Amino acid sequence: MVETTRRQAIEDAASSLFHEHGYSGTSVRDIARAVDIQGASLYAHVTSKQDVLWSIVEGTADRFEAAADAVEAADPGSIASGPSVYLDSLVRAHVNVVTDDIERASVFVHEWRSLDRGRREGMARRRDAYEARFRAAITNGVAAGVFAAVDPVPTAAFILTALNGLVAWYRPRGRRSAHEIADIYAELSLRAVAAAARS
Amino acid sequence: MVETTRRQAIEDAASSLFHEHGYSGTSVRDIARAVDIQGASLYAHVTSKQDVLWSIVEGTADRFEAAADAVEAADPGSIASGPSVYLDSLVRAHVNVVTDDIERASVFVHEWRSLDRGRREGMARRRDAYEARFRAAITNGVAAGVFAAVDPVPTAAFILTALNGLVAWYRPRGRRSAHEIADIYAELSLRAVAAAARS
DNA sequence: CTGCCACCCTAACGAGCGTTAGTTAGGGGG
DNA sequence: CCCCCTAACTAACGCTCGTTAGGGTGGCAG
Repeated sequence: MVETTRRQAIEDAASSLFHEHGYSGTSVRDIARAVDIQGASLYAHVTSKQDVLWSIVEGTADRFEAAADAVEAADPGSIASGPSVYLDSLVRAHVNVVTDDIERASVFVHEWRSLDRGRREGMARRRDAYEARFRAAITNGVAAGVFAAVDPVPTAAFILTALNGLVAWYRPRGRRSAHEIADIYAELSLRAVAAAARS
Repeated sequence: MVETTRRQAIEDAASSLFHEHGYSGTSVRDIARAVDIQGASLYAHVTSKQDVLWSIVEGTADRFEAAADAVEAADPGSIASGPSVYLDSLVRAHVNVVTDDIERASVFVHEWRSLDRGRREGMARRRDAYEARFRAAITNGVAAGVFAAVDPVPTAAFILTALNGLVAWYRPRGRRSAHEIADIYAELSLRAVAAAARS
């Protein structure tokens, strides 16, 4: 993570601190200290603390959506691949976004509640639309008979919260690589919905 | 949740506020207002804000452990029931504790990071020991051949974070009852590790 | 050389923080 | 009747919060 602009360095530092201490547990002066600056000097680069949170959350939401868009674009309607491969791809895409930048992903998952009213509501809608992609993938698989007869709503919630749970324990230099985790999590997710044992 | 003592009412109010705004997002005066009292008057019942958090977190940890102890006590070493029923029971026990009091469960899951150093470290050990029960259940199932050859470490993390994810979306008066959710989550968890399709 | 621009500084604002101290009102037991 | 207990109050402490205002410095473009 080589910073080019000051603004980027600030967001990186804020992501790290928000990840560790939460939004309200982090002061503007904490963020400033992390980039070797006086608290008040931050306001030359940023209009408010809330604005920093918003940048991080929105940017991460964009990355999740872009990753899922790419999955959809690679095989529209999952005609060619079928529901299993499609859900597999969705899960891997999500895991990759999380492991690619856990700090920002963690802020996205936990601190969106600290957004002010309007932004929080908008983000809630985007999160629901994103989750709906998982629900649809499950619904298709059930209809095609390759998934068991599960209720897509709690099932999608189960899988997505498991994936998001990565932010609580994944560490970049941990025992398992991001790639291995994607494999494992995709397999667990798939098996959770599969109608029968896989070869 | 009928309160008998003032102290209990304070912890209930704090659980609700910590659940909604987080520990550092909630002020002592916020808690006091919720029980119709002046901020300073809280200190007649409580030694510090941190002390309130500790009571909530510790009490909830106790309840999780007691529920798992009961599962273990009902069938020591899961001799009679076998690994599938044992893991099923562990999952249901966990879900029941969560749905029985989401606010406290949510505080336990999210706000233990706000504990001061010593208590946080102790709680981290307890959490790991608790998670080890799930790892052991999975290991036994793999050894017995009734579970697929999964790595118990990320698999237990996957399942437990999925169960804890309930605090993000479960609402007592929601579409599905706590009982239904326990059924669904137990089935998803079991299928995620099962070696073959179930009848 | 001049002017601008990015960058950072110090000082200060009013509000709110967790917490302590000292006090008051009401009720039950000796 | 007095005493003490419980439960609440008001006032204030020192500190930190997010944020604003205004000033200074150094380098690059004209």
